[in-house]
Amino acid sequence: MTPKRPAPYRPRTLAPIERVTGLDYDVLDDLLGYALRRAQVAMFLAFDTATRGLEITPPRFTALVVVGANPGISQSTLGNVLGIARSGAMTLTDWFEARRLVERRRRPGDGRAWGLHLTANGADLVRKMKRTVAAEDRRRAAVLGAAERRELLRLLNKLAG
Amino acid sequence: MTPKRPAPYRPRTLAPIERVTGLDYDVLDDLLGYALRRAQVAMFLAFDTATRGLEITPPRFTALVVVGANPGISQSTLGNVLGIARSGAMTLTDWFEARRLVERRRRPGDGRAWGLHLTANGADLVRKMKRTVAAEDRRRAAVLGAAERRELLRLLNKLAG
DNA sequence: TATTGTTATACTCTATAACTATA
DNA sequence: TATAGTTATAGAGTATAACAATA
Repeated sequence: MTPKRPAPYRPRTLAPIERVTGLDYDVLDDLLGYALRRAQVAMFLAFDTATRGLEITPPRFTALVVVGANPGISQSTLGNVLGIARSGAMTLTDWFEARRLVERRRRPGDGRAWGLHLTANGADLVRKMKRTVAAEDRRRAAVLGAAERRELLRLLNKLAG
Repeated sequence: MTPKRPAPYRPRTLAPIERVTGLDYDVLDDLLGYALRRAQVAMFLAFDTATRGLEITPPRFTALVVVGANPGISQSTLGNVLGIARSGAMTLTDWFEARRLVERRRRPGDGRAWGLHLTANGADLVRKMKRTVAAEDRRRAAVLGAAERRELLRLLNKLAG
């Protein structure tokens, strides 16, 4: 009832999923869905290491890479790539624009859609992040041999369709 | 400015991550992290199919299975298994208790911790869900052969540590 | 009529922090 | 002092809905 002090919030700490010894995981150990989740969390930690200090989350990274590789892409298409609603792509684009990473340019043919483009700053950031994220992704997956890594990628893509 | 009507919210629709044809995915195609994310979303759709009509999310499913297989487990341990904070395990347990799926029982030795147990209802639900979720998990992964599925599980577990 | 972007709003999930009771 | 549970609060992320401009 007495007023509490505001809680400072540090959001980007997805805790690793601990494997509790002695616990029975039952059917979970047979589910691809569960194994995927655990592996994804583990690899998120790699991403987090690579982007430490930046405010770049996985969806933001994906968005920047895709805009960089596909200049002029519309917000709606970007939303489809990320699997989020138009309004979310909008919020995301606002966030990039406020930080001068992406800019909206009117499209000649279509007065409705914007074309998204990296700024010079944005291109620079993407170039650096692509290197560090890829390197960290490989480092985290170093428990796998090169052939295993390739095979895992193949199987995941086959599964994702 | 004019007041808007409240938006009814149907949360559990993680959209599939569309593979936009003709788009350049650049470095994303070489990242395990990205491939894992796409595969995980695909498999979440299997989970969603299996639990349609129930209000059971993946963390809730995991929690119920683990409580079922480890009767008397504490809320804190459950939180560790799920990778969430104590307060989250608390909210989760409240949710289960309100629906008579799980009950808290005092532990004889320790006056602080609760022991969690499935109710008869809860045990029934878990029994059914284990079957349907496992079946749907296999159906979704049917693009993979049996050997590929085993290999994928092995690689994922190796990666997750 | 359909699509793009926009604004307003709502809800889930989960974090931090401070507190109480017990060990 | 340390741990389990609890309560209060905050914030990120993303959904739906309604709207305007354009096609």
